[in-house]
Amino acid sequence: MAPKMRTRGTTRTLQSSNDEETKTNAHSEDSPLEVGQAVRGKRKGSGKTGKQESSKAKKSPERPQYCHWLMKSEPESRLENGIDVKFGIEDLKTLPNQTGCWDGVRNYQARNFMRDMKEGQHAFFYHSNCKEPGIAGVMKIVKESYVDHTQFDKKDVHYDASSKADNPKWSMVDVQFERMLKRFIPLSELKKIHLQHKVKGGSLNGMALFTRARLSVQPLTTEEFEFVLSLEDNDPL
DNA sequence: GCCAACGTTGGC
DNA sequence: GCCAACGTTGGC
Repeated sequence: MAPKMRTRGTTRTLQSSNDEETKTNAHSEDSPLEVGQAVRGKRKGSGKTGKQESSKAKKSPERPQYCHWLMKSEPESRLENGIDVKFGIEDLKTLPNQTGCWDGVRNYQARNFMRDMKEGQHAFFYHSNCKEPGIAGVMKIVKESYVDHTQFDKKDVHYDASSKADNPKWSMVDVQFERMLKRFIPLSELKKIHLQHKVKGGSLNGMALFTRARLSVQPLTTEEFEFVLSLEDNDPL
């Protein structure tokens, strides 16, 4: 499974220019994430003392359970630390079984959303940082979150010197190409609709693409997902 | 290439 | 825990 893919997830790690190690991003693991069960104190710091829950402990009944997603990747060549991060939907189609691992996400909120993903759910493949940004197609989650091996690979663009093998920070999922949209839905069109819906109400009123623009892995409500799909059959705005 | 928005870091 | 400085994202 899973050949590797290079995405950028938004994420690009904290490294950037050279890595220095530093870091620890100590906190931050949270985000919306697990509130944990129980009430024990309010979550707040979580107290994570050293034990981490094993990654999975999880699931909190209280955070909204999303079942549709949008994942960004760059379809045009761009060098990052000398490595081309290009990975568009056509690249996904090319992989064996049209399946790849969505590695390289180095942002806690995005990572946490990936950890919420369930096998069989659908995600839009969004083309970012390119001539025409927008939604190109649909993919399916075929493997739930597991350790992103690229965090330990010094030659990888998203290598993270602060992540230790016995307590990996970053996760990824496997995705499989499902289909192209009948027509590419450009960001500009989604934006116009979003603006209208903000005023008069409508499905895309609170779409994360606009309310949390920099998140590379974001949730969509079922209503949002279906609304976007309905645009396929309309003429471009 | 610019730059606004926003996440992260780290001093205090 | 606050918050200023800094770095990244990603549209334009």
